[in-house]
Amino acid sequence: MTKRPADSENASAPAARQVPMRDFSRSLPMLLLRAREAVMRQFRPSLREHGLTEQQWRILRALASIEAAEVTELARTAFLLGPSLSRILRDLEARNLIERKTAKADQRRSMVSISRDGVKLMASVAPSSEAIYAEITQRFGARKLAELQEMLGELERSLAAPGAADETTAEE
Amino acid sequence: MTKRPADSENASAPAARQVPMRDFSRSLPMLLLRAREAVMRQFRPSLREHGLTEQQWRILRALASIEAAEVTELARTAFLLGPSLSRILRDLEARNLIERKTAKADQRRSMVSISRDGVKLMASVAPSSEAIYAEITQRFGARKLAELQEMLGELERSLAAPGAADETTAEE
DNA sequence: CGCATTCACTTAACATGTTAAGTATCTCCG
DNA sequence: CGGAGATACTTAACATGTTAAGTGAATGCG
Repeated sequence: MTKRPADSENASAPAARQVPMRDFSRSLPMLLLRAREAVMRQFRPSLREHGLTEQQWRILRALASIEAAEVTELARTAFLLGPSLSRILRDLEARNLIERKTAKADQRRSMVSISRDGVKLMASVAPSSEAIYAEITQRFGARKLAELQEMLGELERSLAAPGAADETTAEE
Repeated sequence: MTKRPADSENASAPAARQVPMRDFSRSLPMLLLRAREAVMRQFRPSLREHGLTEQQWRILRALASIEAAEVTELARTAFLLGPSLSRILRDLEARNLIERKTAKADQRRSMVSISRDGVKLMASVAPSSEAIYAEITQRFGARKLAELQEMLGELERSLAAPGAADETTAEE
């Protein structure tokens, strides 16, 4: 699994490369990507059994926690772009997992809510989902996990909006 | 930016929901996603100016650090799936940023390497890229960044392969 | 040797990410 | 009130993510 054949060829590779650029596999974006993938890899099989993708699950979870929402608000909550959300909502509606109705006061807005079927589906996924989360917590350590979550939040906040300085000393 | 109109409608929403599921926006996958997006948002404009996507940049960086590589090895290094890599390599080759040649010893394998043009392009992007990284380091704090990187690596390792226990105390 | 299996990719097909353009509705100001 | 501009989506178009299937080249074993 770790060894590859044809390694005899490598003996003839040029030497070169003094500065390996500090191993780009340790760069922050790569570490975040890999960490997230490692986490999601735990969840995907269970979601898949229930016919849900990661994004669909995010939407249902978001809806379950906020009752009804406008599409724009839902996009913000589930961290999806409008076009992605638009497509996924179309599919979820066709599967009767959500419901939409145009807002009375503003014909442009549509209110989205989870349907009875959607609630049932969530109920059937939640147990295994929570078990997996618990397993992750146990493997990595609850204390460390909390720390990590805190740092991730801080990182996001420290990189938000302002173009230059940090927000605690923002002059606005 | 924070207030929404039409809130008067919400008064008629059913009460319900005792357990808000601990705000799913604070779940680990979501935090990782948001953090990564916050980071990449810093880099994308610069990459875009040079006509590169995030993935293309990953591939060039990977190639720059390992001279030549088989496609499979490159996929592992740049953390891309085979099909994505296949397509992107096709495009990068058409733009003369990389070169490929079939391995002498094994006709199935193809060796990919960065071209002279590719090296030049990297050289033109690297400065602003490093400046952005430095800016991030400064905003978040070098110390905290190092800690975060360490934790992300640990998280990934702790979730690797084994189906149940953690590897330090694994009973195999 | 011969042929089933494995291997290293590539293609295909479909979902999502991402930017730009389109559509209907609403707001506001003259 | 009426039309310019802003809003809330939706569509379109293209790149990537993701799984499955296809293709051609090595391997292994009888």
